[in-house]
Amino acid sequence: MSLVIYNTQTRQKETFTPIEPGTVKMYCCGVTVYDHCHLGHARSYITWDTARRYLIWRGYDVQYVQNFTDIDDKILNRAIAEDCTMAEVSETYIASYFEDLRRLNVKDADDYPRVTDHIPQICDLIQTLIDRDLAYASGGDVYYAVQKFPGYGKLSGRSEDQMQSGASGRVDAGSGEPKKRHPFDFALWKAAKPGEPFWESPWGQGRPGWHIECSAMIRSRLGDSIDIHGGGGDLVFPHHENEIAQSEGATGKPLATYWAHNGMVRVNGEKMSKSLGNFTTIRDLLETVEPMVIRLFILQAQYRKPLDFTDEAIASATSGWQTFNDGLTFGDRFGATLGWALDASATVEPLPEVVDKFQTAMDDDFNSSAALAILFELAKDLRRAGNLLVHGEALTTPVDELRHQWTTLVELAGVLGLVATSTTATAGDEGLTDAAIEALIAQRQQARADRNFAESDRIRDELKAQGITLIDKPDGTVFVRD
RNA sequence: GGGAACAUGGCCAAGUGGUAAGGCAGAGGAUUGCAAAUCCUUUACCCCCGGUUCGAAUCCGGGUGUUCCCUCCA
Repeated sequence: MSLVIYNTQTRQKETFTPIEPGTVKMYCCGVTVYDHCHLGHARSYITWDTARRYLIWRGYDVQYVQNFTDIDDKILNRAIAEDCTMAEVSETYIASYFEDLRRLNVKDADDYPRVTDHIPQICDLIQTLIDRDLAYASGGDVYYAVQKFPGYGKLSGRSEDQMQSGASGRVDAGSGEPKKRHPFDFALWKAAKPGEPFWESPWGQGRPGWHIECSAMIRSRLGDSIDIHGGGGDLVFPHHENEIAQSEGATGKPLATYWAHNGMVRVNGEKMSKSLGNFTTIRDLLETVEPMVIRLFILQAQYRKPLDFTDEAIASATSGWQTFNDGLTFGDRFGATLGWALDASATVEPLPEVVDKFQTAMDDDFNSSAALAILFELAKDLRRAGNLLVHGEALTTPVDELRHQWTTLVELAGVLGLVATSTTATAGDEGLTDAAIEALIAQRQQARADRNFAESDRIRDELKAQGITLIDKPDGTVFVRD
């Protein structure tokens, strides 16, 4: 069995073969740090975090790099608006990024290069492009001469005349940028306007254009060619197309073997985006939704397809997560009862046929939706077993089998970054003690014996309101906390 | 106008030639004083029209619809 990945450049799934056997160099375009991350960012980084986790689980040595773009007009505008420096804006939102994405159990990248730390590398790369006659300086700016790069358009699947004919007047209106020789040329370096922050360069004081930083940082941190380049689908053109032009123009080598792009999050049928203003930030969402619910919501869809963000979808994921989490916590809740030596659980082997099915699913372009279907079957089995135990009924699955199921579920869910939500609603936090609950149960039993069902239901509702569910069994009543 | 994709049950969503995974919601039954708790059972000819094939949700052609990109964007 081998892993296949959908390659945007060829528009088909391809067998994954790393440049260097056993090693995967992976880069994902990070955020421009001028605001809090929204659900669209969450989808992107959860998607590539999951791909990364899977590759590691598959035995690859993965080097995962994700940048912070900390030089940009929007950061500058925000700095002006808030009367502070670009660096202060960047620091604020980099901290915000970590806070939010870590809560979603997105593993830290191996490296988080920043544009401000790579000005020399950027200048070197620009100089190389000028030397190769692929770029030209013009009035303090430097532009990439798109027509000089033969492969331009190969990623996004468009040719120059198509872009020309399709530009619908926008491009040749061109009065705005007289320094360009050709309308499609894009800036590698932009001269600083008076009062703007700048860095010194051979072309004068200025700052890098939008696309060049990724080319420079990939080269600096991972080398000329990497295995997987990921990012949001909205970056295919022009950002990634331009990265290819810059990097391959300079090195003559392929920048990435596989170009992988995640689909957009939609709201009411429209893309969630900052410019449309229809975004929900991760931190706002986390006010009311558990992190793992968001992760499950995202992973239940195939990563390349659009994903609609609706209240109903979140509610569905919330219920789904309860089931899933019941499975994940099974061993913690019942292992001792069942006589498992939990500290020795590492010796329990995952079920090979389940592992096999999981791998087959994930090998097919990280099909987390199909993989989850397999895990849900385990989770449901375990949940049922747990319910049977709580209700004092006989198990229908051998205890040893349950233990293997649980081990398998925990391991494979972990590959998807799904981890049990701790059930630390321990007695006495603020709620009732076990003894107090037992006393109420006794009261209710008496009421039931007296056929005073109004009173008995009142007690039941009162406990329910505090997250305690009563379960009537033939030989008495027990309770469980949510 | 140009480029790229997608279209599966009430909702979400797998499945890329051999009689439709999974989640959510719903229904029926069991249990119960009742029950939102629990257990069991259960719900699809895959946008439309042609074509290829012994056989297609799956391949091809033509429609229709939706989205993304072409401007900052995960």
